[in-house]
Amino acid sequence: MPVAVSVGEMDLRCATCPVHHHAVCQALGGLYLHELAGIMTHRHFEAGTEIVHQGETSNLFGIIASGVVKLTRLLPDGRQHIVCLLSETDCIGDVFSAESHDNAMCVTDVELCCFHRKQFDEIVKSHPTLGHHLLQRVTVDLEEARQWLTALGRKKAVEKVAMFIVWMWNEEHEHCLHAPRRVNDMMLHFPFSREEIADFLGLTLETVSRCIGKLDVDRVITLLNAKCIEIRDLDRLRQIAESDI
Amino acid sequence: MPVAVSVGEMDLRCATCPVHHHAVCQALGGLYLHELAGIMTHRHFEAGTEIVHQGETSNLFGIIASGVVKLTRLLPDGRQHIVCLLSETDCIGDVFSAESHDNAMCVTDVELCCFHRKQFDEIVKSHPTLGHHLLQRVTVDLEEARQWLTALGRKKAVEKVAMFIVWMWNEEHEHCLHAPRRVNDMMLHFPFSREEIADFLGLTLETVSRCIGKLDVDRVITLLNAKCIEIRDLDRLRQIAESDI
DNA sequence: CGGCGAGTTGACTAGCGTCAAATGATGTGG
DNA sequence: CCACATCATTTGACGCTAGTCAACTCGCCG
Repeated sequence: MPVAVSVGEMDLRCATCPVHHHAVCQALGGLYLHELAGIMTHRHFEAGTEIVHQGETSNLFGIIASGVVKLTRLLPDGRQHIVCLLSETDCIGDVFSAESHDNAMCVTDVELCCFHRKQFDEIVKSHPTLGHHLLQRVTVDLEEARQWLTALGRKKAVEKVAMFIVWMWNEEHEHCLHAPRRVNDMMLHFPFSREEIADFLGLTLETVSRCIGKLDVDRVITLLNAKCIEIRDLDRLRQIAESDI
Repeated sequence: MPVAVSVGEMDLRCATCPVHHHAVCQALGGLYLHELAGIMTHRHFEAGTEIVHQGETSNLFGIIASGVVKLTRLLPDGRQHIVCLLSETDCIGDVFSAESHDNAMCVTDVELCCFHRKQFDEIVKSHPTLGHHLLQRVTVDLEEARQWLTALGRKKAVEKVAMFIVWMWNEEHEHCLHAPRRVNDMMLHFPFSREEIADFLGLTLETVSRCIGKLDVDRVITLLNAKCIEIRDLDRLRQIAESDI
């Protein structure tokens, strides 16, 4: 449901948006941000909600303002896989095709800047810089997908889990949108269940649990509670993640 | 080594190129093709040759005119994975980053249209349509990577192999650059060794061999020789590939 | 306090990897 | 043209990693 705002406010929404300097929309200068704001609607989704359904047509192109979204695929027999985890400044949807390849589900509560696919594409076409930024972002996504491809194809369970923890830690420390946090902060809160981690890494939740347990016993991490760990030895964790002996 | 040609010939190279109507360069009209041809060099690589080395800086941006290229990643302990298989009209290299994430190796002999990364990016920036086409292509690559991600994460060995065969068949029948071939042609010649298929699917060569053997015994395919199969029951092969019971 | 879902732990199993030998394909030199 | 070497592929025997199934614990909330 679109939030009710006055026209004056609407014009400012993109210019005052906390993420716009880091998302693809940074490509548009102040003048053109109005244009974007004009076709944008802000929406809120509760954790667990589905934003887009796999296989259905959807004209949504969204930019995440806050929260975490998982893109999942379901095989006919019920096996599930998470192909991508998205957070603030990431994009949902494909400018080119209306048919969604995957489910988009909210892992946490989500604030989403929503556009109509074609309207957004029009703006992309008329603003090459935006197109260029979009290209850059999809290129990064592709690179990340390939990194996980090698992990799923060739790494052992512990290595995958170590890699996932390192990845989460990097995510936290790259974004730094919220508060400027200390870089030596080794505490890690995460919103994912064991099953979600498993579905992402191509494992079962039991195996994920055992691997986290092993890293805890080996004193690489400390398991504070189910969704909070402290990294005790980041270098070793990285070595394990990289399969570096 | 650049092929020696006269200036007049050079100007025409892109316009007369057999793949240019299907590659990203299709975005450029006749006038601008000269521009592209001006900064392009044609190179030939033998099967087994390395085009780009993982981790090294490379300013190559290439479009494959003919042949098959594999992008591989090597883990510190020697395990290897193929993250992507490329053929005619596909692009090698990343416009944005000079450091290569992966090895690019020739599976067959390869003809490559080579550009300097930055020069190509300049043309992309000045020709939004080209940028748009590039975006479209990277988007497709991303979608394909995610398809393989679910396969590596959640599918069984036979399902992966079936999927690979279906994929090869689709590739053959999509391109159709060479000769317009009969669509009911169920013969499939492929250039990959068992080890390459294994490195792509996250299996071992023995497992790939056994799975192909099983599909042969089950009369879904007929193994004519190591690198040539006939598909006997495409529907069933697709069902197996999709894990559809 | 009891019920519920998430996570952990244990016992057992199956699928795939590992190692090794056999077979087949291809090429080379006498 | 054959003998031989070499490499890719197949096949077999065995072991290990991660999956399966089930019991148990923990934290949370009514």
